Amino acid sequence: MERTNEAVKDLLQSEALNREVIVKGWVRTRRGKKSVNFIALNDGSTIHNIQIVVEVDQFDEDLLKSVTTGAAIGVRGTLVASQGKGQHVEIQASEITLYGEANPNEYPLQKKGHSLEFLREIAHLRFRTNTFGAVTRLRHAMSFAIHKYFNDHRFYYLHTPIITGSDAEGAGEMFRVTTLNMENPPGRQNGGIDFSQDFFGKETNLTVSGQLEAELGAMALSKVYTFGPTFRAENSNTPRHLAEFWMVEPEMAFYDNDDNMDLAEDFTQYLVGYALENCYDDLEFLNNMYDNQLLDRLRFVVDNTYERITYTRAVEILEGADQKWEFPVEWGVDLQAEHEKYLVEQYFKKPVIVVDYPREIKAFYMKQNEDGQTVRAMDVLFPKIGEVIGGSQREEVYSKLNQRIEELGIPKEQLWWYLETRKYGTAPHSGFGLGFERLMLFISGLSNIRDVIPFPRTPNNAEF
RNA sequence: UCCUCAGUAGCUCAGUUGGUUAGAGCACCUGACUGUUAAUCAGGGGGUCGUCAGUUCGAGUCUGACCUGGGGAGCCA
Repeated sequence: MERTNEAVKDLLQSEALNREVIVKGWVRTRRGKKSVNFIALNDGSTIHNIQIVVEVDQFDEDLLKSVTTGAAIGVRGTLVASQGKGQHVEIQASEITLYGEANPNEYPLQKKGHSLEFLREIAHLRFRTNTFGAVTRLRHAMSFAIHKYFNDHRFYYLHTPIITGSDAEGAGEMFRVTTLNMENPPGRQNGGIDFSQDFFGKETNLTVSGQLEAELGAMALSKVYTFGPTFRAENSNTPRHLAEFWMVEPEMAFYDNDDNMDLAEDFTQYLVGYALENCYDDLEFLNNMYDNQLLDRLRFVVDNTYERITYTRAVEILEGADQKWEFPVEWGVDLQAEHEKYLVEQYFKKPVIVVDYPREIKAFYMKQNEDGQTVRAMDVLFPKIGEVIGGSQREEVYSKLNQRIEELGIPKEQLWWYLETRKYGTAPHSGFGLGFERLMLFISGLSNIRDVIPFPRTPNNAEF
């Protein structure tokens, strides 16, 4: 069969009827009657299937027997207005090509629903489900929208390294990158491993953040962003953590933390709005199947401004709350999941941005406030998923940054290049990191991060 | 890593106080039906009850360890 097939999505919207078409895809169901069969065919272009009508006596019996759930077929036929209810158009088949059968005694997917846990075990096939098709299309749309937003706002996409020689950010345990023989690595005289003999002549790891490098780009191109894989070797077993995830990190020269928050709010509202405008069918499916508040929640985020409060005010609210905390609240401690949930879901009932955290619980590079106690950090907290963005204004004054590095005992020799940006043409600047899969959790309404990335990498799991 | 819950047919699940041959729906096979919508109806095949050890006359059921998965927590995005 020639390669002139049309996408199911286009065929379903087509107004040119009574013409010959070719469609190719995977069978979802075949319903039988003695004289006529109905095949629901899906090619991934939309969550909807197209119905193929088959007059049984015009086709080989063995061929139709092989058209089972999961089989790949091509169909030539006439696109017509449907005689039945439930769809506008359908295809009267004149020719069916079987590309690949799917033995129904072995094929694990059925037309009935499967649990998300089971689908994780067959991640190589779960793309063929409605849920994962919807998530995959949404993930694509969000990736595209991220690039579009930044491009439209004169940001430049900066490719920061995957392999890094510095462990400076302290954002978590890192994965070692090495070509040394692990069974017999070269030793140093005073013990330990001699990494000078390793591929890069030094210890290297997978990146935990592209921020430090992004700052270098921002100090010339004004506005840049990264969007790439990020790795954390933490032994985190939760529905919100991955060992390999994708992070978006914009970095803007001449932005203070208020500008930073404005951007974070506008950016996330744009993404949610983009999903509502361009992926409504998929969102509607997820809303109906998994989370009937999803569409309302997405619309609410687009239509309402985020609440902005200081850390100090947040602590006051939590201390005054008529609620028992597992982790007691006092000024100076980091906010726990239960505290963030309370602020977002019960107190304000909308996304919340918390700013000006105590310096002791935040990273070394954050801009120090005049009070000597807080830094210009900002975390964006979303309902259901908690922290979706963490960011800050950066310390651009060399002496203050240098002092903070020394106070914390961070190996300065690894950061000489970062410090030089504060020596030559330093400028106020800000940025943030958005966990892409956390955003996907919010957009999709799903609750486990392993269901919004095609091939999740978690402790003890690198299958597929 | 800690706490907690679970693991029974290919999938989703039921299984009483420990007691004869472990059940249902879907899927699969056979048949019925002139357009179905997760089609329907009738019949049929399908099980090492997560693994190992223990208690008992007797274990899917009770105990322990381990494995796997879910939820919560920590770390964080």
